[in-house]
Amino acid sequence: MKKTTIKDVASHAGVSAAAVSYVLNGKAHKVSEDTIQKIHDSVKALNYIPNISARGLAKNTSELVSIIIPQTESRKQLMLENPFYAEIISAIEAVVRDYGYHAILAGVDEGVSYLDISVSRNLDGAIIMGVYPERLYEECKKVNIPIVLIDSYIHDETFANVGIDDEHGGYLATSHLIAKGHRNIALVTGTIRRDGVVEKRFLGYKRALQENGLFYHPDYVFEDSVSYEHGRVTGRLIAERHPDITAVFATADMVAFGLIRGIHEAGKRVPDDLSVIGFDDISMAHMFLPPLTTVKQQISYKGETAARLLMEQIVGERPRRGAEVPRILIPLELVERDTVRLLNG
Amino acid sequence: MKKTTIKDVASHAGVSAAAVSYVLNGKAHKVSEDTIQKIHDSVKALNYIPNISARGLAKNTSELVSIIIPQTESRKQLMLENPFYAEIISAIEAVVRDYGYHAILAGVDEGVSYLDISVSRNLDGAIIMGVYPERLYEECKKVNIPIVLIDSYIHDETFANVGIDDEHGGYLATSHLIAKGHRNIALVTGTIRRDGVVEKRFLGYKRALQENGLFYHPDYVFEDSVSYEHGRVTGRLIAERHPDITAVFATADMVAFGLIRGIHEAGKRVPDDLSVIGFDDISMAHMFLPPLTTVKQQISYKGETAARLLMEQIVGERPRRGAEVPRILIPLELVERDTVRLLNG
DNA sequence: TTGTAAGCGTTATCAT
DNA sequence: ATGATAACGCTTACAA
Repeated sequence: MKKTTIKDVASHAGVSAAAVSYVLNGKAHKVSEDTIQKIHDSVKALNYIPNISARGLAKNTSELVSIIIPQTESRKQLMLENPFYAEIISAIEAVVRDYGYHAILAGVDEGVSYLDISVSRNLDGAIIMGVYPERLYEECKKVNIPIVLIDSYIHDETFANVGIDDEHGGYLATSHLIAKGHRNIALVTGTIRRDGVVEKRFLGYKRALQENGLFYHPDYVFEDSVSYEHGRVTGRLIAERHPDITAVFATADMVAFGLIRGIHEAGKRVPDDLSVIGFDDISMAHMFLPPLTTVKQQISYKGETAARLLMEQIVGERPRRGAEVPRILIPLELVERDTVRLLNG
Repeated sequence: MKKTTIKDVASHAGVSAAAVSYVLNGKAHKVSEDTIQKIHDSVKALNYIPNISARGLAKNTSELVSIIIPQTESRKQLMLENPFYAEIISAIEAVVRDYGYHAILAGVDEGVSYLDISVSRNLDGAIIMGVYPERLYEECKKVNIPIVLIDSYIHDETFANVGIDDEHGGYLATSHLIAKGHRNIALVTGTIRRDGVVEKRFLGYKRALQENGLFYHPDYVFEDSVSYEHGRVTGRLIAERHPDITAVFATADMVAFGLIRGIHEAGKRVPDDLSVIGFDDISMAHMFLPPLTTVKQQISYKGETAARLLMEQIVGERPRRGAEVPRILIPLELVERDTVRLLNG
């Protein structure tokens, strides 16, 4: 079936295409009540649906935003298996849809420039999670569309940013352990890269130690990938070879799950023999057994906030010239569950 | 900066826009080697990136496919928190990207017709997961684009379909329990709707019972939502009030996690007091404690298969007229872990 | 208040 | 082999 176009509507209503366009775009101030009515009737009658490509061509828009998330290294898949990203994406998609826009999922392949997809698709905005080679950000500046970064410590006034106070989070977790009487506290984490979120958490860990008069012990930090497997191996290791350690702070819940598993495999128990605290509070954290004590970041809210920020820039009247490039911090909260015990001693 | 268009390239290369278009679309059979070279040079030099909207307008395509997944009822978010969907989407996105297309995430809101977004965006195809009101499928038939359904038992030759043999899966799980010596086996599940996947699993459950000379016991089926909470409540219930039941088959891993939690809360242990088997083998299943015995479906492979099927229909030469509408079944496999015990006696 | 017409960037038809 | 040129469906000056 041939699709109905704006012209069909126009002739059906006995007006010009321009009139139809005006009405449909709220620029009806120049159209009489009468024709407005006729047009609406015709739209209904013909079941007219505007063609976004055509509109985009004329207006240089797409009503599309892209969500960029990291890919797994091995297979080239999106890291949606990490529940953290999945949660945040649902939140983003929901608000984007609310605005009548759509979100495209975009893995950034090694070779191809993000710029390409952005200009070829005429994207109206983008949300970027994770950290990427400098190149990407440079490209982003070139395409002049609103962009909001999630969890980035990039020092750049160009991009809006929503994140959490990771240093504070690390501090919170470690302080909690200390308050429970622990003094030999390990840190299990993904790669600590300069200006990355885990570096900040690491810094918070050290500050908590220091403020409580505890020594920072470099061999208490086990740095590798942020993965279940790393946690598992390290859990076994700690349980078997580090009898002095009584608690461990994992910089991600997934790692904490692995830790607990590894500790069990070594024949010890959580929290009886070893306490574990996580970070993120992904929804699995409260389902896990034992339920995980962790630093809760409001993942959905974070995604929602980022998306709103983006959409406001896109549809907003405000010229967004230089002005305020917001950097929003979502509050953190420690949630106590069953993986940390009180050390009496 | 003004974007470079095909005309810019054309004049830079000293040829017509048509020639450029030919070359860029592989229809170069009518162009001399010489100009081909010149055009490629100009493309490089000017950093030309085609405008997909314009192409779409001319060719009536979009190089876009939509992934439709169910939404949570409460908040109107995508069910990405269900790791099952997250996994499958990563897989789909990867192959779609491989084809140079993009995937848009689409929640289907109550009010709005899916048709709208499909025609307004000129979608080239769609993958639909979950089951929807009949209306949606009718709409899909109207827009004449390739569509592949995942896990649907819709009786309709119009749509390609990839799924699993759910009946067999239910049979597999239940048989395993029986083989381990269990005779009073509960079923904990989401709503059993006609022609839904859980109905099939339920049927498999009954067949296994029957083939082994066991009675089907209606009050052993606990039907509600497919959620952790339902599992948890039911776990408590079974542990406290049904001493006769020794094993339970959960039709989704998430439910199984809840069950195990509930059982623990009732002061019993898995698998010592009660055995639990799940379904899906989401990646969390092997991370859980205790690691979950479950029926594994190859989630990624399923998504990949669906996506390939779709993309082949889209880019394929074959007229896809009536012909073969494939219904692909991904093999199932039981994976034994630690939540089912051998019942001696 | 309404209509005309010129783009927007491609593709495709048809001459040349 | 190559180039005009007319679509494609919509928006938006500009006229009327």
